[in-house]
Amino acid sequence: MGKKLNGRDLINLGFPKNNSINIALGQIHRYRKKEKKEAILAEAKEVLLSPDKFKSHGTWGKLAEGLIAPVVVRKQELEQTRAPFSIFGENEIDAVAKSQLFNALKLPVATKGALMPDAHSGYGLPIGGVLATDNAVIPYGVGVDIGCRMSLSVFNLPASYLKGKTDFLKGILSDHTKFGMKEVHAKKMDHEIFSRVEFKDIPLVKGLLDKAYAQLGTSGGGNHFVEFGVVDILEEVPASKLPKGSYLGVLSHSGSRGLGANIAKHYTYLATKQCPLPKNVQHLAWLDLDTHDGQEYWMAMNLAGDYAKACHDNIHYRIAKALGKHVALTIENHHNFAWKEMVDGKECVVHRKGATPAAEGQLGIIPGSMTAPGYIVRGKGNVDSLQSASHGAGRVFSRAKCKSNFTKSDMKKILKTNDVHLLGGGVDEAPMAYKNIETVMKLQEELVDVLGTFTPKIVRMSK
DNA sequence: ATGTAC
Repeated sequence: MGKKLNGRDLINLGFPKNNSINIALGQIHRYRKKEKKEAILAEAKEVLLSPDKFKSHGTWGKLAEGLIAPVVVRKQELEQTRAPFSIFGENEIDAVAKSQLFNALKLPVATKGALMPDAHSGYGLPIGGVLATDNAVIPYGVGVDIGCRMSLSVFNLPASYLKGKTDFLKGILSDHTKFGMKEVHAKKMDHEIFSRVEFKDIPLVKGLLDKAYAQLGTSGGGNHFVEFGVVDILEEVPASKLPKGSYLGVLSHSGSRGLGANIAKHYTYLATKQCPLPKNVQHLAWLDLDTHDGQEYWMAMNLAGDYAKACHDNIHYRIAKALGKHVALTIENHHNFAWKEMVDGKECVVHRKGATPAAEGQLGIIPGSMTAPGYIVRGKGNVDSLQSASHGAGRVFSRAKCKSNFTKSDMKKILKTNDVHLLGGGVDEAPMAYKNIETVMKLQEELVDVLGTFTPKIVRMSK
């Protein structure tokens, strides 16, 4: 219960006075609250003696780096000119989303950018925005829900199965999917991801292990869903044995839950501390990939992405088991993530915040809405879009506007017209909230080929 | 998006 550790304590030990001390204190007070001050100070002494050993340490990494070589925090200014960019479906995109991209293109680390036809304004980088940077990663360029993704399982069962077994399938969704802030599976399942070294090596991530374990195979809230529907395979899908035709499928949309949200929050905090930017672009603060924090974010982000996949795999495993069928074909992709990719002959960090990777031949799934089909797509590797496509139809009405514009009975009516059963869900996710997906697909014909569609029939969302 | 706002 001693006095709270402060900067003076660290300076007295012999640490140089600079911003690294504040960053270390931030880490200690956030994530190591329960530990004794004496124990932390003892560890701090070891850092002073052998900083090399702590170079990639969650609490001390930044201070250790400062001891080995001075770390300079400098105020970053925007460039006068923009990095090159392309906008797909310009007439469908609001002015705010465009100006957000334009600001991002003026970052000194920006090399190239693009807007997808479903783009709309976001926090930092717009949703539907793609940004390439030089050796820097922008936590808000990935977004809060790291590894938010789609996963489609196709079963070798005729689409007519949906009509005959509606109640059975509704029951499967009720029993085997978990939504909202509180629901978790009663029967926990282990997964190899929980033995990943990131859970040992990164203090923040270590503290999130229990939550991640509890939330495996859950979907969360907002626009996340799990739905049964009709898969129409229109063109031969590479590496698939399923002939063209109509099948039963399950499509899921969700991300990395509390694990990713906390990782995003933490590294955004570090980025804004170390990379002060003009106020209007504060959220675009980046981490240099050569620094301790940059490398650590990269590892944590990849873990969150793999965890998001593990959650989808778990959801589909549970559903397939309840259905008593093997999955015949899987199509999946992240749409909130960053990758190291070649851009115009140079390796860059490509951030896709609400954008589907669409390298040549790459398969992906772009959802429509509850009452409009999603599309199974194959990327064309268009370099102007940074090999990307939209991640959906894109919103036209905000959640708040939906609540004032639409009623429950509006929603019931449109669901009934389209023969869609909805479990949970609210007017803020009404089909009318979204752009016409067919228009959006037309605007990205240069980006992807369509191999098939997925039409939702039984949808479950958070209440 | 997230046990919803350092």
